[in-house]
Amino acid sequence: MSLPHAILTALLERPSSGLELARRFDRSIGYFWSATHQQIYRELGRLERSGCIRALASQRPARGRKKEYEVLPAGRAELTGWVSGREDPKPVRDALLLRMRAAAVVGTDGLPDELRRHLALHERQLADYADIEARDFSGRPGTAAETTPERTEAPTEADRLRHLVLRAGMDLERLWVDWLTEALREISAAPAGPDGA
Amino acid sequence: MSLPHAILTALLERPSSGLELARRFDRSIGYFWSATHQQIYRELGRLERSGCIRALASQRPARGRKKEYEVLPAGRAELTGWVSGREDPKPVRDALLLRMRAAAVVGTDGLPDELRRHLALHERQLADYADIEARDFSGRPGTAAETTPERTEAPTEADRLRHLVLRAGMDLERLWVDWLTEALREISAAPAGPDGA
DNA sequence: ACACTTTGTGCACCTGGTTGCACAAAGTGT
DNA sequence: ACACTTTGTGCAACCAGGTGCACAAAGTGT
Repeated sequence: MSLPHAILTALLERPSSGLELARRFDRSIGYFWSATHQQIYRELGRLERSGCIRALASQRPARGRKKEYEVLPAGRAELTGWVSGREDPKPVRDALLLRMRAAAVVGTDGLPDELRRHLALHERQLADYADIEARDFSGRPGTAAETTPERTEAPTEADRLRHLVLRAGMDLERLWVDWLTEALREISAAPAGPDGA
Repeated sequence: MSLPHAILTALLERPSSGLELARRFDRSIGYFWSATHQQIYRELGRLERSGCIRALASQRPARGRKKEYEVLPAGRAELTGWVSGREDPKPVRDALLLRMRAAAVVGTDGLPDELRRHLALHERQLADYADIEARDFSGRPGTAAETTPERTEAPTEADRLRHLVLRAGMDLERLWVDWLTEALREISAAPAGPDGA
């Protein structure tokens, strides 16, 4: 049950219409919670019905008419509660790891190509994040490489938290890049064949 | 569509009944793909109907009667194809990162406790993996700390792949431990308050 | 006036995972 | 003989996310 909270967060940062939200999900928010525009509209409807958000009365509602939403006190309260609440981390569920495990049984034929493909994808994603970091967080240290110590302005608490989240994304991509590299070396060391030795 | 493949893999490693599979999912398989026993039974039914697996004729089927399955050639072929096929990595979707981002907007009240709780959970999981590694892979190097170079036997290819998968799990847990530690330091540096500065 | 594209909203359906519960056989204690 | 627990199988309902498609208004070119 995270999508409504993702939307509330986005709406608190800036009141938006459904399509604007969808675009923001494709960018900054999407790197830790993705959603399609259909999901977003559906959820906006629910949030409005439950009194968490309200449509700004810019134009009277009609099918193809833009509709902007803002968060109501109830919505903010809901979000505040959710942030501090308890919710266990969900167990890992990764298809690639599963495929690797399956390859231990049926052989690694064709796997290396797929691993290389994933490697390229993760390298690309990492590079994109690095760009975002350079743009939005002016290359401050964090986990990243060091740049010239040209701090323009002391970052706000909110900035530091957002940077932290981005860094988690970068760390994850780096993890996969490293792991895939290691996996490719491991596999090429002893080519393949159904089941080991 | 990974659960059927997870089951095929498990069944190839050793023919089992539904409950045995469920138990194995709670242990080794569960660290990258979890499933409840209900899911497993449902999927076993589908796999049998589609000719990928077959029930061993130990007893004639009845409601409370144990039923063991083995993989048929069609099932092995299906799995082999899946291993080498294309399947993009799914975008990250992590509720904790989302909550952190929300905290940047509504404040970090109550968050540190939750972060500490997650930290403990991940440390625990990492320790469990380390135990498994020591038991099943006799503490060979990998990403882990070095032990005495007492290689008992050269590992098979299958062993090395399974170890690789386990190491990915360990790397992930380590990532969260490190990130949570950093996050806690970052937050305690400037206590809280709704929105930054 | 007309077709075409872009921006914007939304429904209907499907799928995979989760929860709750029920049913059946076999073993265990009294 | 009886109740109780353990082992084992399974259905039904639900829920969140994903896909496909439709509809509406406004702008753009000819």
